[in-house]
Amino acid sequence: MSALASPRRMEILRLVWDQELPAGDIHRAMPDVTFGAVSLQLKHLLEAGLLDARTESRNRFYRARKKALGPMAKALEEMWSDALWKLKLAAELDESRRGPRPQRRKTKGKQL
Amino acid sequence: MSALASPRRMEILRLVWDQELPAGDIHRAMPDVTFGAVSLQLKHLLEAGLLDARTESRNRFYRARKKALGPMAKALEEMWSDALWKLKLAAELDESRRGPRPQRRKTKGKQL
DNA sequence: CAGATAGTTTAGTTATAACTAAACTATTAT
DNA sequence: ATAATAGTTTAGTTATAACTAAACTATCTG
Repeated sequence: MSALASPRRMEILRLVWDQELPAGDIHRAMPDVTFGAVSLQLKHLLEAGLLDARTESRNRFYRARKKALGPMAKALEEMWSDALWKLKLAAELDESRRGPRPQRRKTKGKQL
Repeated sequence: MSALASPRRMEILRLVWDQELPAGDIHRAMPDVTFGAVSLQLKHLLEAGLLDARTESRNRFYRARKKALGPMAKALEEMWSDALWKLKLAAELDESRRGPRPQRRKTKGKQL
């Protein structure tokens, strides 16, 4: 339950609800945080058993484990398809998004 | 949604799910925190629209507003009646309960 | 009225969650 | 082998949520 606590993790869960996505795509969908931050949240969800992960070459694909959510799965789907809830969630996300917009670091092999 | 985030608030919500209870009874059910802490959480839930409150003489009665939870209401009920989920929630609550056990201050009108 | 009971509120503390920056591993391409 | 891409991890910071102690309001009781 408490893995569903943060709007950020809900956003992720929703992205991979009915499609598998690589971590990079998930990050691209939330450019207000660093890649590292997203990776940590993915780990959190994974450890809570709410995601499945699969590695393919350089990519790591994530997908929601709806079964693990039990009765919550249906509730979430209904909420997401409900206009009123859409507004509520949008507001919550918006609240969690204040401050400057960081970019992905230009990782170089050996840089000071 | 985010008002459901903490196991503490879930515990409260569950207590007043199908019965109205005065703040004092709710506090008595969670003696590991002060009365003030409970009052603040009640306020939180109230402001999120998840509780109804009614004052009668010295008591303030609280009750869950199931309608406000939409599809979540059913999901919560199902979870609570499910043995597996019971264990999960118990574990979460237990985790949030470490440290010393404070008591309600012996409030005296004018004490130093 | 004084004192007890029921609850809220404020101000300050503490615990925890979320995040950043940078180092790191692994894979692929040149 | 070098460099780029994809992702993770660590260590430290910052923001936020939860809590405590005490002051406070209000109602009831003698």
